[in-house]
Amino acid sequence: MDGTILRMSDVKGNKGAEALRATVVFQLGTLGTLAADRFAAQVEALGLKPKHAGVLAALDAGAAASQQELASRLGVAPSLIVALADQLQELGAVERVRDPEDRRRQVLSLTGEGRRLLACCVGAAETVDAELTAGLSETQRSSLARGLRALGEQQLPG
Amino acid sequence: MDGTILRMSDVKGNKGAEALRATVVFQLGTLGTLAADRFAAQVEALGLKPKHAGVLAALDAGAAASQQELASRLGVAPSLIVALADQLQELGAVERVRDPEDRRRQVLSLTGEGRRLLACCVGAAETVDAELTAGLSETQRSSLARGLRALGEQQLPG
DNA sequence: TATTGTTATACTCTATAACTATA
DNA sequence: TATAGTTATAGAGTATAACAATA
Repeated sequence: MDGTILRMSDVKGNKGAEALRATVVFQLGTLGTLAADRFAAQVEALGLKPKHAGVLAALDAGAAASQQELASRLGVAPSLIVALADQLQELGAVERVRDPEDRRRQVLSLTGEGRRLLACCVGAAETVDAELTAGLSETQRSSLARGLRALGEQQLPG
Repeated sequence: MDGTILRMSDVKGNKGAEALRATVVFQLGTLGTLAADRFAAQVEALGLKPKHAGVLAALDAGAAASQQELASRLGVAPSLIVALADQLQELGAVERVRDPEDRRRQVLSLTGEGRRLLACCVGAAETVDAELTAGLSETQRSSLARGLRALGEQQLPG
């Protein structure tokens, strides 16, 4: 966790506390941390952190031109891509190939094992989804899915 | 950011990438980080981090019994409450009073300034809400709000 | 001896800056 | 000289462990 807002047990509060809890940003922040933590726990057994899953998915999506490009696309420092790629390579999930046209560049590509691990990550995410939404009605589940999808299309790059 | 899944530009992907992006846990994780970052930026001018807002709200809600109780209620280490309370005290937002019935306990209480700061945090959250959802239709906005509220009632303590 | 708050320390995550090699 | 990748270093954030005061 990081800049995350603290979650709060109720204690049926005063006005300020209730008003804060009622905001979308509070709910997104707290539930987002909860969800990310559960996903992290699911993929830990694979030797992966959530960001590894992000790299695998980005490569699968064809964002593979170079490590620099991957870094800027994912919004992280190039040095972090190096570390993540090192670890994924050690797991046999990606290969690094020097671009013969510009030997400074390392081109990352998914291996079969990498695709297998990505599929496991998708399975893990779907498992967490099922757990998270188990107590919701079908109507609530679809409200949530539609609301998040709409917001994601607005706010996430792509 | 921390255990957060990486956000991805599209590059109309292969199956794995799309399947991951489609999950509730991925959307919650990425949008939650985005939302928390924006909220943090809003309250920074007040000298606060999101977790300070969490403490203010918890105190406003009456969760004030002791620092230990606050720590367990908020799901963080007691030593973190000490640091957050130190900083809030320095801002004049909370007072520490020894409980006369058990002099080991420090009872935290909101000051007028603390209530004012909490109100500013609520305003900041509402501002971010407005920005985040500005591009959504009224239908989408209410889907999002209802979905998150339902999930929050299920998953957040209280 | 057990518990509250505090302080000291260590660990994780990630960015910035320095360095190497290619261009 | 500029750029891709790498390595070294530093900072933020937070937990764990050691400690002091009180019960």
